[in-house]
Amino acid sequence: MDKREQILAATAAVIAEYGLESCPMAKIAKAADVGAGTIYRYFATKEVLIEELHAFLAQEISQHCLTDYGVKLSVRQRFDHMWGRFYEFMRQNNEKLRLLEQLQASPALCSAAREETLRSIHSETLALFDEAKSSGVIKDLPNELLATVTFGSLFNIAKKQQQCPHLDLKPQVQDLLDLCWDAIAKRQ
Amino acid sequence: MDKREQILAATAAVIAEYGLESCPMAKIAKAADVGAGTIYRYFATKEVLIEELHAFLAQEISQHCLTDYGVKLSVRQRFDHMWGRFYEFMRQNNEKLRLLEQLQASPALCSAAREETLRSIHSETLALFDEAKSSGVIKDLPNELLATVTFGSLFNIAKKQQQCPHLDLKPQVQDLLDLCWDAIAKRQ
DNA sequence: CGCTATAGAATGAACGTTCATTCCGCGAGG
DNA sequence: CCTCGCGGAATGAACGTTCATTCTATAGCG
Repeated sequence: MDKREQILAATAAVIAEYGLESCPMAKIAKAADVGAGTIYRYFATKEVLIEELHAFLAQEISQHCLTDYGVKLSVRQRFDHMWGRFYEFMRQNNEKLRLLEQLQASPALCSAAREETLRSIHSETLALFDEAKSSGVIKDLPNELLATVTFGSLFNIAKKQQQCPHLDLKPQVQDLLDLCWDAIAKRQ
Repeated sequence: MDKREQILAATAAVIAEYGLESCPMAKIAKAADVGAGTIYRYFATKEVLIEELHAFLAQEISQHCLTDYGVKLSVRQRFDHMWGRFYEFMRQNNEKLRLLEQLQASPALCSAAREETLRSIHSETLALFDEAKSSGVIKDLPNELLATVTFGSLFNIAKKQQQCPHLDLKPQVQDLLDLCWDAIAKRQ
């Protein structure tokens, strides 16, 4: 069994449950079923461990969102594909949702790293918006802004659903994608 | 001078700068220009201190957003008023933006407390959405969902602007409010 | 045997909290 | 007007705990 991944998985679990504020190495070691010292054979410091976990998670999410992503689809179809996959992923992986929230909020992770977070999905989105703008279907506002709205909306909804299950919000995914699209689309 | 508020302000500053992960009482005491023991004359434990800070911040934001909020205005005008004030507040108070982010993300704060966070602005928004729905101008989706999209969009944009000042995003506030409104409004 | 990988005890720094002490403002007594 | 004595507020050194990291003894393998 790959100890390295075992440790990364345990770190993810502990951070998701207790937050970055209280994820001692001892707890991580126990969760990984590994000696405390062993962690240091794979990661130089706790900081490095967390940075690598961040990179790992970002890679996983990006890859998932871009699976079966075809340029042959229409702009709107590609938008729905990528962001629908993003939302569904967050809904089905509560642990990773909480983990991403923790990592995004941490001032420890340098902002450079955070911008890299979802780089491939991010750059794909920017390209998509450029294309959409050239055919005049979305608003003429900075791409970064439109992307932030899309990401922020879907991420926050997934978070809300997880934090307040009693509210029993069970929207159709398509309704959510329509929300986001309507936000950025030009009104005729 | 009110020591209690002095301590709360110092706590806010330290958390905003270093995050919840590293805000030792010693650092807070130094920032408040107060002995470490003094803090315990006003707050039983660190946990209580942070909870009270949370309540204080929530109160401040809610109050700011609802200033001059008049029921005489149209639905759209009230929407713009409340959420415009919210966005401007976040833009002008970077420290409080970061503080809110930290507090929102903390698993330490019980979810009950977090739901109470912006209760008055929240309940006002829900009422507004009910009114808007009855005249058929916004989508027939759960109010909580529409509120989450609005909050999430504006909060994330303000965060992004603060984190990435080099992107030089300087949108008109009205454009952002239009984004949010278009998301939740029914398309004719 | 050596060599690597491992577990977990050992270590010292840093933490939240406590407590004996100091400080300060003020009313009483001279 | 000064001085003393008092009580609550404030202090920061000290305490026990917990943390990240290092060290050491050992097990497995060629």
